[in-house]
Amino acid sequence: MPTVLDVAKRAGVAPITVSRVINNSGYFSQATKERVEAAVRELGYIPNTLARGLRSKQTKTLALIVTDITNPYFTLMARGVEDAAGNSDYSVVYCNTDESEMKEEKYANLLAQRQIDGALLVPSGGNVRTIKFLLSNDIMVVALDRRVSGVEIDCVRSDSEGGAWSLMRLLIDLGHKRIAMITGPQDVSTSVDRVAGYQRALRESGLIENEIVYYGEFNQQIGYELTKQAMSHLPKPTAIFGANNFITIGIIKALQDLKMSVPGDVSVVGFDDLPESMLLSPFLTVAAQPAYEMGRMATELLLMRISEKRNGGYQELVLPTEIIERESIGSIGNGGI
Amino acid sequence: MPTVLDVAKRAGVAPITVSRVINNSGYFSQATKERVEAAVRELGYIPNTLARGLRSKQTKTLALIVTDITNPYFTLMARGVEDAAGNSDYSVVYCNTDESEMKEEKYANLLAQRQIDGALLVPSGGNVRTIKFLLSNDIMVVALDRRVSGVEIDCVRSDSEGGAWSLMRLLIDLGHKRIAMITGPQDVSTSVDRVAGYQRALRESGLIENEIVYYGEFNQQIGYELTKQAMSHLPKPTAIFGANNFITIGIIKALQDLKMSVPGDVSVVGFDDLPESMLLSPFLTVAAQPAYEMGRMATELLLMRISEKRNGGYQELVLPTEIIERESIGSIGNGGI
DNA sequence: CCCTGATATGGTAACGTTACCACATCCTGA
DNA sequence: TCAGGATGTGGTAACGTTACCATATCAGGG
Repeated sequence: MPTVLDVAKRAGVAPITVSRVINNSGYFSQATKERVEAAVRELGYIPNTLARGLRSKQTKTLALIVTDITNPYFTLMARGVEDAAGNSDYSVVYCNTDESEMKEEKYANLLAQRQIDGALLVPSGGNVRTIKFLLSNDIMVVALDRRVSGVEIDCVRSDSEGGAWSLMRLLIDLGHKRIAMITGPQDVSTSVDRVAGYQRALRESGLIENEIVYYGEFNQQIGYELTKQAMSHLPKPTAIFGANNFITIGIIKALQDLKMSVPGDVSVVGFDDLPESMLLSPFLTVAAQPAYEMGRMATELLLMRISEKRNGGYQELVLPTEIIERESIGSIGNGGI
Repeated sequence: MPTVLDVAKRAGVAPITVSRVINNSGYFSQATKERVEAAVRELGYIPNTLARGLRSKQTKTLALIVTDITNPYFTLMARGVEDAAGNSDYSVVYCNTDESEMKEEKYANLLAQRQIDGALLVPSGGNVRTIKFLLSNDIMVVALDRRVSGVEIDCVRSDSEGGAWSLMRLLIDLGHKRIAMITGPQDVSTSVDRVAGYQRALRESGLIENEIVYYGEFNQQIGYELTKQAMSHLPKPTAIFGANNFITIGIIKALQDLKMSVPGDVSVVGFDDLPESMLLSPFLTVAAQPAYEMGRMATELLLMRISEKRNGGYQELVLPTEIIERESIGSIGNGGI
């Protein structure tokens, strides 16, 4: 492997001059530039990022820490992150926490060892330790998808409260009065905010005494189990609201197993849309979050922080959700129970 | 940030001894070990991977280069890679080539700069340049999902030929005689192998003169367009075979738009299953590839190569596909055209 | 004609770690 | 008793790059 030294010899200049040409920093003449570039080409020289990072304290690496990249919502977000990072010659390391704070901390440690420049974090639970740890190791952090309290950092998320409220308005306008909500953990902001939107809509319509909220996890199995539970109490709800894509699919599967038709017997709404490319026949009424855009914007925010080395003046970007009405909801009376 | 030197001073030993304890290499007494570990804890020392890599020529980093992480097949594969890599304290950098050889080469360059130890590559097209480049930069490479010719490397893929043949057997046994196939580019091995399986089944049943193959891209739009094209010729095919998940969804959408029922008017089979967690009602008959397992095995193979620094003795692991029969196929005569 | 600042280039050291070699001690077996 | 291996520790240098400071030339203004 050739090094700057080899290039320097070949071009008849000092190593530092090679460095200047490669990084386009400082002064050098057009003639030297050409000679250096020729030498680089001829030797097939490739700069060593490790040495560069060791000396200059910049690794041009970001981390994306999500709960599960397998969720299409996060996959799309990841694509947004990677595209934005790639535009600035940054690489992205991906980490899956599976909502475990232990894994989150393990990864944070690994990333600190790698001297990454910044992290995009979907915080699992109310854990602020990881964020503080990263910050104390000079790693800039932007919270993604979820709010955090107890630390000052930038945050990019979507309007969970508003999206939930809009979905509820649809159901209430169709005459639904008993609407169950199945959501994730109580210590995750998206879960809390969506419940808040649910409650506001109920309150505004004088239905707050009908509140039925089940807290669980953001996965299909919990959606399935809690739906069966919700449907075992009388009077049965006439509509169910799933707080994310996986929960909502669990709801649908449970209703199928219970031989209840959607929307004939029960209407269903949910958060998160599935990519058009994966669906045979789009069916669910959802509040879709702009996942790609969120990833892209968060990355740009992070890169700006890194390049400006600035603390303070933290921003919170809240993107609107898009309500997509499809066949999974119907007016009450079509077979309410 | 404390360094080995700080730890060494505090523990009253030489830096090299600290290194030995941390890496559990060479000899050291139990007493020194304890003193060093205490110092590490007290100072919150975190080893610097850059310096380590610079000196030891090992970065404990792998790259996963796929065409598009947004495809659930690759997402699941990525999860397998990350889990296997994490077990050995390796990090994974993800890259999306979008089937572009230019992007592939750009990433290869970036990865060489980063001195990564190995790469898992889904080669786009028949491009061997990237692989040779990586190898020449001491980066071990394992081909994933697709065969390559022209270079000797390990390869982990699934049995495309066999899976395609099995799907065809299902259709032929149901009486189908005019079966169209819509597949990806001609220079991608999965595309070629699936066509080979398709052809073998036709040949074995004396139907080879009915061969109808459309080459395109592995995406939904192409699946959609080519289906319309296939259906505009008489006699119309009674069944269509999509060579990957996106193509197959495009097929279904086109048939919906043509007001043709599946499987009433046309039977449909495809490659790749969609994760159960994303589907409301599984419907397609498919050859499912063990994506997670492929990612896991390929990573373990790669890690073994890296640790043994061995060249030669290359392996090709071909995992079987699983045929999952669902409602998208029916016997001919139920409404054939 | 000299001073000043822009332009152009180089020397030296340092980033934090580990490879390599050297040395000292202790134990084992001949 | 001593050779020779196992055990334990340290010194020095090197990995490849860039930060920092120094030096040199040249144009233009006073």
